[in-house]
Amino acid sequence: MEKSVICPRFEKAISLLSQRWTALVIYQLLQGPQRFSEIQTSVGISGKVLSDRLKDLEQQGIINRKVIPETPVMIEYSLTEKGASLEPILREIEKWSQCWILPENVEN
Amino acid sequence: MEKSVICPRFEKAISLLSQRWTALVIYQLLQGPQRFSEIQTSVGISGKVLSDRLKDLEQQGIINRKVIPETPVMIEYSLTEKGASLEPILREIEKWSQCWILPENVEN
DNA sequence: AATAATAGTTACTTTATGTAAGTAAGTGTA
DNA sequence: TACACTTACTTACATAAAGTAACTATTATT
Repeated sequence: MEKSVICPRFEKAISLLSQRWTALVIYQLLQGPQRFSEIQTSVGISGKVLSDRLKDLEQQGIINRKVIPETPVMIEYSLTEKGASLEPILREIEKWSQCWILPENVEN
Repeated sequence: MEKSVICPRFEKAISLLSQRWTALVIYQLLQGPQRFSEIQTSVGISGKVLSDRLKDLEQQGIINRKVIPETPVMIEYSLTEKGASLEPILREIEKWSQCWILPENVEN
């Protein structure tokens, strides 16, 4: 299986957003710049995978990585313009989830 | 890593949409009811994974499965109301991809 | 020197996905 | 009757991605 008929730009966007954790990380950063450990605990992701995702997202121009040379060193991640432009998508997902996901169907 | 602080309904919606292939399958069905093999070739997904996804989506009330007892038997998949209500999300992704994904960055 | 804190990385296990071949049911063909 | 054909899957096996827990580097404090 390989060649699809769907627009490759759309497919690219989908493959970005359907990487596990990616949308949640971006959603979290919509609240403002955050450090590694903050994202990790608020999203509930392992350090290893978060590290991978942040590298990917930085490389794709969706987030910025800023080193704050205090002690201990802190790294602040924030959305770029491209990253912030994903907000409408995430808001639509938020809206949809409020309408269509019943609380009793949410597994914990 | 486990407990996140993000709304569980939103998380559920994200976990649905970030299953690999799921969004593309739904996007494809926005064009109207389609058979297994049509989805398979238009999305470019293996039969095995498509089969898994369709079962999941049916169970979550997002698609309908209709057996057409011709010969050979055909199965028609279509979106339910819940499934169709995902359209605004996919249209936002489509819009975003047109603005922010450069054609030269689309790998083939 | 030992301890602490942040942001990772590494080694290893488990889960998800890909690939290719195989199955079931119904029809048509030799 | 036997065999091939079509659709919609399933199965067995291989590879890739994610989870877990322990470990590292850096700088500072006790």
